[in-house]
Amino acid sequence: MTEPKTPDAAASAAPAKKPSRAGKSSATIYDIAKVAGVNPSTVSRALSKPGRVSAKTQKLIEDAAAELNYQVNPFARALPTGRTNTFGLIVADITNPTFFDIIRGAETTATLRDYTLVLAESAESADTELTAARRMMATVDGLILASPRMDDDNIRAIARDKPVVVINREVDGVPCVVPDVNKGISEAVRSLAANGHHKVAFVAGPPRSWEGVQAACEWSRLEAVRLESSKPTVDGGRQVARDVRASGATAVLTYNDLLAIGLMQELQAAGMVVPDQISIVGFDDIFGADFTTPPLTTVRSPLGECGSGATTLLLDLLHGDHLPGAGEPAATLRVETELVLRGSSGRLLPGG
Amino acid sequence: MTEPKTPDAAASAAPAKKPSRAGKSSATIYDIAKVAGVNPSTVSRALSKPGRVSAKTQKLIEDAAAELNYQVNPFARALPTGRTNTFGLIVADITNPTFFDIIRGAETTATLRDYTLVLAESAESADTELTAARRMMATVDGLILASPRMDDDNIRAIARDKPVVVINREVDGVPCVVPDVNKGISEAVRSLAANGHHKVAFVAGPPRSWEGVQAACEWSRLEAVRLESSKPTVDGGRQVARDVRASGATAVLTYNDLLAIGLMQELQAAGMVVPDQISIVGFDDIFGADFTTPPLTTVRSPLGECGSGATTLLLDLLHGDHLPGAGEPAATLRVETELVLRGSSGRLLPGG
DNA sequence: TTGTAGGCGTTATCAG
DNA sequence: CTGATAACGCCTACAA
Repeated sequence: MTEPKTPDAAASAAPAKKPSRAGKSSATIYDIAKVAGVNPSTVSRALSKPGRVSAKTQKLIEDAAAELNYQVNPFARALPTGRTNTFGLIVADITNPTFFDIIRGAETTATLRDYTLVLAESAESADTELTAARRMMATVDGLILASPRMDDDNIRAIARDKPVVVINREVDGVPCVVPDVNKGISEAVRSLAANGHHKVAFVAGPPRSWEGVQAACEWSRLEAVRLESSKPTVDGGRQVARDVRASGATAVLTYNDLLAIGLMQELQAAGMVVPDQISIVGFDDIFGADFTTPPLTTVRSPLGECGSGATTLLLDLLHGDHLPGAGEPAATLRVETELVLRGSSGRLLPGG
Repeated sequence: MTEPKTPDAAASAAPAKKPSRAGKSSATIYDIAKVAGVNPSTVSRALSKPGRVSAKTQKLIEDAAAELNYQVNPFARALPTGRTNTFGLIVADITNPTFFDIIRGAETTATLRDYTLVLAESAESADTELTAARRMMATVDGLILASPRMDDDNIRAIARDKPVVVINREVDGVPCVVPDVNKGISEAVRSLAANGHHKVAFVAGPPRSWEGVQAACEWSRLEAVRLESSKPTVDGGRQVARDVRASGATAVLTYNDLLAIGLMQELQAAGMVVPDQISIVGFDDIFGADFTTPPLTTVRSPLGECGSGATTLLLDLLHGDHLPGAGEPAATLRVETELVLRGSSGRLLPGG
């Protein structure tokens, strides 16, 4: 839509510089050395290790740097050191809201620690993912893989070259950040039991904590049945609606919120009333989970924490010069989940 | 997907390689020059310019490169050329679904053209945005600003140093990609008029095409009133519900889908029936716009196209396909919008 | 504490 | 067409 035109439109003028030359871009340590009357190497020291230079010289240099509006050239720095101050984040699907918070958490934490985030998407393909990972290897100090699709061996192979942190999956020998589903699931199951349900269905996407559901149901004396969905998407949820009805369950737990939403839509379209006739509980608490009517009850998974946690882990690995690979067991960080009770679950009505 | 001759096979024979500090060091053009029996500079030529070397030598070099699993070092390359093959994308809010598709469109197009995307978020703050932009300037060949918050002058200043493309806002002198709202809006208004509405409210966020709405309403003989929302969010939508009711309008157009969703929630909570008593039309068709009940009618804005279009524009600028001459007005690319008719708009019921 | 010199991997400029 | 050789901007022993 039309933005208000600024009055000084005519003043705009100068077009972007031709990319052919690096040009007069920014000052170098040589320029600032000249201004400060010292040697370039001294400037280098002053600007990286704030201890190896006299206070007087330090100030001199810092002033000159400020004067010239100096900024390090990350590429020049990367060449001798190999450190790029950059890390890569590869997600399976950028438009899947599950990853939004992960991305944000990672980006925020990275920026805070003066790192740059480069993002790539695997489009749910293991091949694409591997390609992206290989591409990145050259330019990043470390890699975060969110819900990776490639197999464990490939991940470990990559982790042998550069520090890697995996989100949302456990890979032996590689540090991982995974939500601990048990707390949230048992809360969900308890809530359902308290509302008079006797049989719950669990719609699984890729394998996930069926055991947890079973255990929780057993504890609460509920019958549990397991259903499969082809895809962890809204569409997948719609498709599984038949199976859900056939199962005779009065409550459903799904692998993720997208499934739950699709399922709810389909069930409602078929005339069922949620939660009077059937309760639905999702997983993740993605953005938009409360757009539905009724809003979705879901097991919240702190995705943002996963993102920032993974980044912190990675940065610590980098900073601690902790070489990956042999020996030590890779730490896996567990973040807690919890039930978010909204309208899509509740007491079964007598007629149901 | 079997990798042809992985270096691991050979490497596993002698795994005792000294772990150089930067991790695994890949082959350089010197290595491949040695293998191919030519000069490093010839290798460089062969690998960048396809024409400047004899076919025989070319093949020799390419074979050696494949053998050694060579990959250019982007940092070494960036030093003499200034080209980083990277561009930055700054968005106002990563968790705002408006940007998801933009990000994906940009990422996809960039990867296709062998560019790397680095992402930053401004958290809706002009200052943060400016900081992020400055940071990026050092490392990218160009910048995409999606719904920037900083003022035009700052944007133009940045655009003076590196190619910049702006999405979702028009800045004089800078190439922009903006949705052309008129088609979608007039479709929406016509649809409302056809359904018997007489008075529509427009909830504006940041200034956006009130004129378009006015014109379309005039055309369809509808009364139009303009309302303001403090924030373009779900919450903002809730807060504006009062004003909407007070306005006496029977249909509402909102600046974006988030507003529409919040508004609908609040209206429904107050007992109003959508669309029987009031029609709601959003803008953008974000992910999740169809999660609501009824699903949201909205003016679809091809966000993905905006992202890829902006990227293409930027890449073309970079490649000098079209260097903006001093006098030339910066091109602004308009992408069409269209009405997506869903359940939240429709005929007013007699009792309404 | 500070200066000197060499190198990181590529590209670009000259000669040959 | 190809081979030397000098940048590119910064870091880091090694001296002074």
